[in-house]
Amino acid sequence: MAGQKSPDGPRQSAGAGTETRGLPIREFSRSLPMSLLRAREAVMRQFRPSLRNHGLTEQQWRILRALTAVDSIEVTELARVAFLLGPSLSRILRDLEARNLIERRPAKADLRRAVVSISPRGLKLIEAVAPSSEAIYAEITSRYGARKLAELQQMLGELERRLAAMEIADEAAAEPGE
Amino acid sequence: MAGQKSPDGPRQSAGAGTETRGLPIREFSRSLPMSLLRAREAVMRQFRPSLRNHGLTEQQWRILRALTAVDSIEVTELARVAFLLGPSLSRILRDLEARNLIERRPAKADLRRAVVSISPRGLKLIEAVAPSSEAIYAEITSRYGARKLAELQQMLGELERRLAAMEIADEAAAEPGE
DNA sequence: CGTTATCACTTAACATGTTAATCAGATTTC
DNA sequence: GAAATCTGATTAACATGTTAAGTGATAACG
Repeated sequence: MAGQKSPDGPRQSAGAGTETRGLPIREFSRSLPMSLLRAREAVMRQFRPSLRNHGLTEQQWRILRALTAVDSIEVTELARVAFLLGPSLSRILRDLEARNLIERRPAKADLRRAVVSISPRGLKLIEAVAPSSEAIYAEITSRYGARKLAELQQMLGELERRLAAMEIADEAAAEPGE
Repeated sequence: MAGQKSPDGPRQSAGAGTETRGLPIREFSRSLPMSLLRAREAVMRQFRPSLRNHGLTEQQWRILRALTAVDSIEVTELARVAFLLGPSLSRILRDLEARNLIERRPAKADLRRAVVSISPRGLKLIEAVAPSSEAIYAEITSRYGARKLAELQQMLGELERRLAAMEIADEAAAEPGE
């Protein structure tokens, strides 16, 4: 529903049933957060159907995908790599374990920590999904241009780094004595 | 997700408690969806505390912000502008109405449609949040560079447009007879 | 002009995002 | 070495994302 209907010809009035007040609605819809949100949604919209056909959500896929790169990994590290918050990860790991797609066991040296690894069944699932997933990624790269895509990711990484610096400044201002 | 194969610096170890298997974990964490997700999260992390201080979530803010640009707007149009799915919007409008931040009434010509507008109370809230919000945005712009930011948004918009074209191709292939 | 299809939401159901609280295992402190 | 503290993981509670089903109103059709 929130999607794009028409490839947006320049629309004068904001739409049917909309009475304008004076401020342009464009200014808001062109904000950086909105640009990032829409771009990401446009990308994920390509992958979701394929993942869904295999009974996986985007986040479940992220986790299994991350697990294929390692023999085993601690939960905290996995959260960092898959970019998920602890509570989300906890729930998803519970479900993936119930589906026998992953295995989990406590760490020997520290019983608080849990070590996770992908199961043969999970590996098989990943191998079933990967081809279509990579085909989609290749198509995106082709349509947008490999060079341009690399440049975009460079710029996104740079944005991330600059903003990380901002947060440090915040904390320093908030807690000058720590 | 299906990554690109940048022949990058090989990673020694993926981190504490992580046993590597062979595939670099980097390849996955540098996928386009992850880049977009992390960049957006880095941006929103700056805004959330301020919004939270005023009792607003990111989506509630998006809606109120969009409403300040118009006298009134139909729900479907609002969903498009604020980039929210129908069900999410329904819930949020119900809550915002209960808090007297918006007003809603049926459209005269078509009783299915609902017309939404911001209330004086909502307007007051927006005016209270806007300064800090704009200050943050200005700081981001300054840190990243106004020119570079504009370029980034240009590239994001281009990506969006290219992917929209992809979806049309999908639909044509799936339903050739409709 | 009644039947059917379509439309604009709204609800429902499940998965995740987000923050706070909890809880058991490890560290530190005295 | 027991109490206080800290830490990794989970649970709780609420808000949103996502898809499917439901509801009432309108439009299309015969």
